[in-house]
Amino acid sequence: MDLPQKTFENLPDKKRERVLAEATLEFAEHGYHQASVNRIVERLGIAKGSLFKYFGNKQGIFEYIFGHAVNQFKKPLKDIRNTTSGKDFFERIEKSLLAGCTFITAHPHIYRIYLKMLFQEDFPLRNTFLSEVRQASTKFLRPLVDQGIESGQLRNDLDPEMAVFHLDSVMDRFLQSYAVAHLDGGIGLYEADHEVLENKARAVTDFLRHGLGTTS
Amino acid sequence: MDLPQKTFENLPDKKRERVLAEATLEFAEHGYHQASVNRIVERLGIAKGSLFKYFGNKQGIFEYIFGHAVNQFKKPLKDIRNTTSGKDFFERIEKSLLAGCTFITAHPHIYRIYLKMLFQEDFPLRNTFLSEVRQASTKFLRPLVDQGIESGQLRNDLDPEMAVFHLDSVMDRFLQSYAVAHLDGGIGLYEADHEVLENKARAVTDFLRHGLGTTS
Amino acid sequence: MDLPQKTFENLPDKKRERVLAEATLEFAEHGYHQASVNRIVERLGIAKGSLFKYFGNKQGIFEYIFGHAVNQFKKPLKDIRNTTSGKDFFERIEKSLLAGCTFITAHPHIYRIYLKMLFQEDFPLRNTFLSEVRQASTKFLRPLVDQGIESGQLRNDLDPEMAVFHLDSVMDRFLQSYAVAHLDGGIGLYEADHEVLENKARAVTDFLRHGLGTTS
Amino acid sequence: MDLPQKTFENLPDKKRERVLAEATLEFAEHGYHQASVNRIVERLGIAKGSLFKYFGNKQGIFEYIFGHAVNQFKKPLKDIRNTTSGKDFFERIEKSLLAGCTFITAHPHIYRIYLKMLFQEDFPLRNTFLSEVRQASTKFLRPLVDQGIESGQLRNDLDPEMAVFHLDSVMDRFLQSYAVAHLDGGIGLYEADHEVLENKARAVTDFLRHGLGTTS
DNA sequence: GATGAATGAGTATTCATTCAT
DNA sequence: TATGAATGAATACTCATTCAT
Repeated sequence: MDLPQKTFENLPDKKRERVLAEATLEFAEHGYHQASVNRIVERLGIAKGSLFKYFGNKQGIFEYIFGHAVNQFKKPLKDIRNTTSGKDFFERIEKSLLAGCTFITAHPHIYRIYLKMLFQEDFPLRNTFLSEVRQASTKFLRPLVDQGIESGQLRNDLDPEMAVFHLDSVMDRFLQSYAVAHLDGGIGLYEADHEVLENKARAVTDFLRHGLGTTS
Repeated sequence: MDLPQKTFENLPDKKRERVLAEATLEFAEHGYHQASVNRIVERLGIAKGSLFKYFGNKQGIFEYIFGHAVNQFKKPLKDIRNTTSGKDFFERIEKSLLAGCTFITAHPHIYRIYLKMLFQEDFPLRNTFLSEVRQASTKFLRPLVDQGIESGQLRNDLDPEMAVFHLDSVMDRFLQSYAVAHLDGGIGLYEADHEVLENKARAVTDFLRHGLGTTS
Repeated sequence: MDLPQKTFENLPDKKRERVLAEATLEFAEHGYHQASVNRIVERLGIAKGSLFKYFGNKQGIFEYIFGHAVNQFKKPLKDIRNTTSGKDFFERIEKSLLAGCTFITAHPHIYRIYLKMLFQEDFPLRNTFLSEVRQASTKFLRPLVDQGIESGQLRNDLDPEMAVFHLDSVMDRFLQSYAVAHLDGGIGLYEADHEVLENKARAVTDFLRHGLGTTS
Repeated sequence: MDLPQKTFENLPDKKRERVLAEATLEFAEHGYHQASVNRIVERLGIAKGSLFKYFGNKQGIFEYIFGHAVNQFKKPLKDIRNTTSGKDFFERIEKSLLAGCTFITAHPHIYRIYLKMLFQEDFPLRNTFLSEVRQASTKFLRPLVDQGIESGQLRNDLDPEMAVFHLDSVMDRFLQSYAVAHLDGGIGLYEADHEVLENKARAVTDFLRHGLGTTS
């Protein structure tokens, strides 16, 4: 009768979205523990009790936000695998990188929370969520690699597991750089404009294809 | 009259080191904001006032600790550049990876703080410190790449800047994986033993050398 | 326009009783202030607003419940006085004790509330209710004592008021022990089975009759 | 190094006593859950943090207060047993009653807390404390009864256990009445002056000795 | 008549920082 | 120099009550 979500789900769309937006922003800016429920309700101009009615407690707020995010995370990966099947291996990787950039641009705060989560061990759901991400990534990359080897686009002496690790590293790091460069506020270490990074996507893929050395 | 540090520097060596060790551990385990001055003095068995005399305030404690750490960070990089000059490019990269692992094993808490710092924007000194790290990294890699191209070990159509970015990404990510797998407590997502990761060092270098593709 | 109770009285019998039962249980378990309207409506599966429509406010709920209880309290006393008139004084006392036990077994929650009320001064209705209880008790015992003296079953040098006080004390305390031993949950300090306590009823009456000393 | 008590024990006597007095009063007036740490510090005019430094948390405050009280509780009982050994059984009982009244007059708030505790099951330490009280009471009364039977002052057909129960009931209830009549604020149900109750002490003892009946 | 979302003053507890001793 | 008691604004969370639907 009183599932915490129910009350929240029944809210007028506009308000519901404002609440989600403010809460997401708070966690994106401050991480979990340093995020303040007080601040959220202050900015929203609603009563403290309301937020707790909606989500039960602080962790509930976070889990609601992040639970939604996870799903949005997985969908693009599937789409890419489906829409690009049969195409060139490295083209698929490049598409994935750009899809990642698109996701980050669409959900910058979610990605910022994800980044904070990476090395802050006391985030709620951290372990379950991060392993989910790793799994999703592996599940996406492994078939690509296998097919790449089969189709002769990748060297057949590759250890597929290592290749997946390498690809994952490079791609993940690429997206981090993209985010750091493009997200407003706070993270900005690199300075870069959009074009430069998209060139990098191509360059990175190119490196993956050809390696750096001449001996190849 | 007195710089805050002065009092601290005059402490008996043993005590000074204990203070640094406990404080470092606290920041490594909890990050900056979640670290508790109370806990530090409790574990040390000294008065709270003393710590504030030594360092002024919480941020002072952190800055002192991390100021020291930065220097320890830079030295190994220089050593590698000097001791391996003239050698094969990819050997130097591999050596660097292993040197990084050595550093992490020797200073796990420092590295853990560094990881936490990466995406938590409100860390004190974050910007200055991280750009210093980036610069150091670039300063180390750029000449390597240039020499590599010059000596014909790297393709001469490489964009050196992109190559540096790629190398940095892969190497950084490799060290993160190493740390995550080997640091006690909390971070462990991957499960891996030592040997496996050293094999990966070679594999990663190998990928960098040969790329993944067959067309090369 | 409507007395708050009106709405409630019009409820279907079954629902009305469920509401009363749940509310009584809540107050029995937690006392007045610690009782939670939230918990009551949760268990009932009705809207919070409804309960407030029925009773006005928290105090209203309590007063309604307890108003009912008082009547149930008084009836058994009258019955005993009527059905045992003319009998032996101490038999009447023993009967009263057992009647008390019967009431407690039939209305354990009401008695639990009464016990909590005894020394918690901020219970609503406390003063009026407790003096009512005292009065009822006195009104019941005083004639018994007077008749007992008259009929020669009690010593004629007794101060009747003191005797009433003594009887009331012993009987009240006996019932407390009974309740504490038999009510489920929480109160249990003494451990006792049913038989033992009924033996005690006889023993207590005996002590009241003969006293403990030998000189008598 | 930081036992909660330490800080508090070092306080100037006057302040320490004020803190204890205010806190005790708060618990006496409101019981445990309804007692407010906010109110205590407000009345004391000290910072909220200070109280928590002293006692750790709310329960710590309560346990400190009540831990002290228990000891004060036990001493008078011992004294009576020692100073009246060999005297007439019923004199000893009467002395105990008056000693109880003295304790209550000296520590009215403690006794008030004890009364609240009796039927409020969620008091911290309730079980341990109440069984301690029961034990102390039994340990005190049982030898008295045994000696009373031996010395021929009590009937030798008494079940000693029942006799202890009866004595305990009557005495406990007598003290409750005394407290209720004499404690300022709140509890007052009976109206009575001091003399009347001391007469009652004698009357109660008399009843215990001779009983109420003529047949004896 | 019934609902249940909104409220906001209330709760206990923490913690970096100050300063008199 | 070292101490550690005092501070008070901050934290997450609760709950009786109201009122528009």
